[in-house]
Amino acid sequence: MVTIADVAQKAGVSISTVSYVMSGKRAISQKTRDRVQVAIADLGFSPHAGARSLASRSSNVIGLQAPLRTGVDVHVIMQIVTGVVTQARTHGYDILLLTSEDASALDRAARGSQVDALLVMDVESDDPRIGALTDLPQPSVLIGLPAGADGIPCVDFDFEAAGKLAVERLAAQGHRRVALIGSPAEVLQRHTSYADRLVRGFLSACAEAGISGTVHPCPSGADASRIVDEVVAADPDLTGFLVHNEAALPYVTARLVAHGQRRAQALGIIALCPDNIAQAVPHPIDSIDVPAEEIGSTAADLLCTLLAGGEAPAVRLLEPHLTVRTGAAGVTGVTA
Amino acid sequence: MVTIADVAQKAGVSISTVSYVMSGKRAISQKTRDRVQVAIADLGFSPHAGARSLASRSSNVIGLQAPLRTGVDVHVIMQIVTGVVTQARTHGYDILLLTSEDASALDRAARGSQVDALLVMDVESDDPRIGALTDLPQPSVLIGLPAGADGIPCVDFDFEAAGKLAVERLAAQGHRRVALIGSPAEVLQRHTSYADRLVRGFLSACAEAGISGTVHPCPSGADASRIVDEVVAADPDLTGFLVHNEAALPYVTARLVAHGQRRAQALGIIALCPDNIAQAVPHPIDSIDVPAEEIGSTAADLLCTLLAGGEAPAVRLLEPHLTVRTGAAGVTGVTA
DNA sequence: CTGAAAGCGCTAACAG
DNA sequence: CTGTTAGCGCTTTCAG
Repeated sequence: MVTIADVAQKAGVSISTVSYVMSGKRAISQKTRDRVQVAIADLGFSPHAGARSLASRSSNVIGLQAPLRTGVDVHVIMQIVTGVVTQARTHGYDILLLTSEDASALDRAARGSQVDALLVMDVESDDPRIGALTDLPQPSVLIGLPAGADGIPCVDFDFEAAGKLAVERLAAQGHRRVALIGSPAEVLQRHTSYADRLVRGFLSACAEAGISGTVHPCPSGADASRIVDEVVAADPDLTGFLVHNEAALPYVTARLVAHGQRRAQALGIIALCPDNIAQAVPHPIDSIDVPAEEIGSTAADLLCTLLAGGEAPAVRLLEPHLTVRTGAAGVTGVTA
Repeated sequence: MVTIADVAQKAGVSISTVSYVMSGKRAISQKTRDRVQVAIADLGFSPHAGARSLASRSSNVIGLQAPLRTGVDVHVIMQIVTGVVTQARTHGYDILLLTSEDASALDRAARGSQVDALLVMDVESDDPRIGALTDLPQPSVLIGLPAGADGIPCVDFDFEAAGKLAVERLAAQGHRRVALIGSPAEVLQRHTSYADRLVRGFLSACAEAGISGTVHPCPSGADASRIVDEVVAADPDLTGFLVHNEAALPYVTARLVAHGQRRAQALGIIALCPDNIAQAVPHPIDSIDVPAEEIGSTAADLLCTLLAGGEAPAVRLLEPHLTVRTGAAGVTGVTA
């Protein structure tokens, strides 16, 4: 293994000079710097991460807790993770991946100084991990917006505003009875932050617009078709739909379009998911993009700002935007 | 921060005794051990990872390169990662997540002693990263089976055998012209290991069975329907299909069933993907499970064996199994 | 069975 | 602008 001492010797300087060339923390003459850099390159030196973290009291690693639970939208998780990793690297941080759901994993990584900071995904409205995080010396950021974040900065897509936006669009199209075809029951039952907020935005906007709104958990896969049948059977006057379940989306839209055709009804369907997923559906439907990668990169940026001693907003919500792919009346069942 | 010295003082023993209690590397009297453990618990001590890695010359971290490229099956990636992380933890290893595709990321992590070993996913048949890996002092394992692994152990699902198995089933059902509806074109173009091997197994088995076999790249999402139409139009006598593209699967099966119905033909359809994906499709179809989580856990196990000084097989392939959900004739178009 | 002490490779004062 | 050196917290000889 090649050490900083090897580099120093080869370059004919002291080891502190090598260290300062690498960190840029003090002025070095051009000549010396060049010689050191040549030596580093020649020897293929990279500093020992452990030694560095011991001496500098920072590891340049961020812990990312990404629980891979049932019912979550795997594309969204994946894109968030990509955003985090990519953005963190631009700030010189690597990512330690924690997948166990419990707070002890966070504790272990933090207490052992393995990480300089923590990023926690898939937060629930009342999440037990928040207490653990506030007890730690390292800063942290949540992806989600729990009830009591307790001073921990939160980053997420504004699902509440997305719910409102969808209802406003559907109401403007003339729909008076609308339904939210949402996440699987497990996700709603554990009060996953985003699911809760979407429901809240959806229902309050319905109340405000004076229209009827109902919420229906929906399993992923083909079982979604059955749910659609049940929902439509229970209330045949439903004409507006907000679908927030990427794995169920193809089945839900296909079934809804079929129902619309049968009744010669113009349906309003809005998908809430990453744009590429919405576009992969055969029928053109309106959609609200979930900018998953941007959520991840924003969270990573915020955490790096914190690590650099900067200030962070308590809450940072990414604004929803509607992409219209259908006419004013929505998906016209008869012509689809 | 609480250090090993704090623990030693509190327990009234020397630092080395505390260290040996933790590592179990030498005999300690029950009395002493108890006192030390109480002190550790009371103080909430966890050893500094950097200090530990500096002194012990090992970090207890495995680097996992999981490139999140376009066209990959995101469920499969996710499940492999889950398997790796979970299994590695049971051996006391954490996972550093690398997502950049290039060899330099591997180099950086390894040269800096950030990781004790490397696990590389999404390997291509002739992958430039293999050279980088063989130059490193740390052991590594590939998930995939490239042409020249150059002594690096490989773990994967046996896609070649899966291709054979599918063809044998279709041939046994009486199908004489079969098609592989495969990964997106990008994946095939970069000669991703698994895609190459599947094609090889599929075509050679067709030759052996004396039946006609063709391979068709397939985009994810609804565009898959168009591909199916083209494939069927180009060869109306096709009756057997192997589908290896989870994101396209619902569209492909729906379209194939529709074609089958129109012609009152009995089609053979076999899906190659994780079982839960195959089951989420409305029509019951035969399937060959891709045991993604097991691929990950097997690879992690193998790497940990290597790290423990054990021997590893050069290649470890997980055997395919067919799950039959249709009758001998396959999906009966007319009754579906 | 336990202690003392020599590093592991690096950073960051301190000294010039 | 550069060098010397005291730790950072732990593991592991070497001694007893």
